[in-house]
Amino acid sequence: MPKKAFPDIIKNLKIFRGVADEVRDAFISEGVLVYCKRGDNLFRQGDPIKDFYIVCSGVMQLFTETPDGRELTVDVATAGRTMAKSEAILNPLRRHYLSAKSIADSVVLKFPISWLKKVSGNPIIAMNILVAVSQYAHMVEIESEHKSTMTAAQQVGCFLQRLCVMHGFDPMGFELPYSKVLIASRLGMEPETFSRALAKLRGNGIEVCDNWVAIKCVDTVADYICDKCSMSVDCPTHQSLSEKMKVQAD
Amino acid sequence: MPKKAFPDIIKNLKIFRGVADEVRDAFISEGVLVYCKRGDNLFRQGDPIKDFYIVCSGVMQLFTETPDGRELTVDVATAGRTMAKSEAILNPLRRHYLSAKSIADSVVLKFPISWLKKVSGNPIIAMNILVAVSQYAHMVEIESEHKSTMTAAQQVGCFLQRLCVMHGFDPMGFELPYSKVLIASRLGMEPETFSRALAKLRGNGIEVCDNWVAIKCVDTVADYICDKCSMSVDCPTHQSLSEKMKVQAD
DNA sequence: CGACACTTTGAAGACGATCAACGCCGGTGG
DNA sequence: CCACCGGCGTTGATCGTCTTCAAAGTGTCG
Repeated sequence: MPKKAFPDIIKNLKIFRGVADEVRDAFISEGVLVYCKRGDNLFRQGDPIKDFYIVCSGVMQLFTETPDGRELTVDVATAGRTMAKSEAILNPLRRHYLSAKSIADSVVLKFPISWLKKVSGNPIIAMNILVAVSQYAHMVEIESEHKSTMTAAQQVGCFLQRLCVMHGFDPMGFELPYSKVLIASRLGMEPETFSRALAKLRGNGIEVCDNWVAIKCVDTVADYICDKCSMSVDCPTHQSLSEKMKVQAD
Repeated sequence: MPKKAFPDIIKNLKIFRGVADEVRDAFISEGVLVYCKRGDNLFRQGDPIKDFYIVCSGVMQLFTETPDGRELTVDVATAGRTMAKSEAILNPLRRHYLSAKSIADSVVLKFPISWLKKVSGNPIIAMNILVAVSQYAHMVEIESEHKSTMTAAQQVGCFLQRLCVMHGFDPMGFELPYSKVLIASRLGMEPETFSRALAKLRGNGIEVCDNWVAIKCVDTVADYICDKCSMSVDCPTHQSLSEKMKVQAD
């Protein structure tokens, strides 16, 4: 793979933060590009763990299946997301506990887990991975908290804010990056509940029309949503959003 | 602190697995013993993160508070549990996002975060910490899944199994290690719901009478609970419990 | 003995899941 | 070109589960 082919989204990955460009590029160049058509399964729950992945483009659904046939979306991975990181760390000789399905045509970089072992020999990268896993754990914790303390509408509102910040969208108006059914599933709710939740957000600072979302007023949103969250004003998403909208107002 | 004072529960900590005894003991000896009375707060959400902790005895409640006054138990830490590990890793210069309160009189080992930095310079310990954080992240993910797919009774049943394995109790009969309100809070449900859930477990393989619990039949429990979980038969708790009860039956 | 936390039970209410129906759209095939 | 289909998205009605409120019994500790 030629060096110039690395998109910025890969070069700026958090796990390479603070690492010299040459070292980073040498590591990345060991990856193999995989092209997934819509509907393809990259790996399935129960498969032996052989590789570690980074999404270059497209949308991947990470989900689990229960014996009684339920499908549960754990996360949606877009460009720049790593996949199977903690699985590979946790059980290098075991099996995936998640399945990964391509929702849109996607491109994925694939690395053998021996690569992950080698890369984490670099103390900076090892620390970056540890931080990334810790952050992920905290996010899951917070979302779990939300399930106990927030209504569906509040959870959706929180998620829309994160979506906006995570993808660098303009808060005053952006398009949903993937379908509403998928978002609903990601949030562990039914599409009907999600649809009704969007209606409730009108008048609470967030306007939604078809796939277009606008975060009208961060303060109204904070009253309606962030007051119910233990992170509240310390939430990096909320802070980032507030700053962004203050700059726009100037 | 004299060496002979280290209880086994500290010596056998997962983060020291594979580390030479002398190295481990040298590290541990830098800890300071803290005695917490029932009701004491070891640290509070928002406090600057200065230390990392290991519980030696007693029960600590780890919880968050929301601006609108709700208290949510994130976890209950008993002997051998580390506290503020990922917080210290994540934001060495930031603030606790959890509070820790002593539920029973407790003894805690305290280490400055500089210690954690030093210790994680040891590659074996660094990897152990990474594995521990990954495992924790996975557990939180699974519990989050349970909130979406399981009834209160099923969640309680799953938790009782984990309690039994985690503490090395006899499945055929053990005492709850802390109060029912605390367990309920830990599971994100109301005490009333918890109480009613226990009633439903009768006839599904788990008997509860006051604080006494007996896991009568793992297969019945598996049908009632584990079939609804994506881990199912791969669940380490379920496997460990099955094994234990098979040995007893012989 | 009285205060208080814990636990259980009953009854009412709120919320989300489920079932059903419909409009919409893009793709397929006759 | 149109008919048909399947997936998506919305809305209404109903149902089950958990929360909430209320009340009472239990136990512990000062």
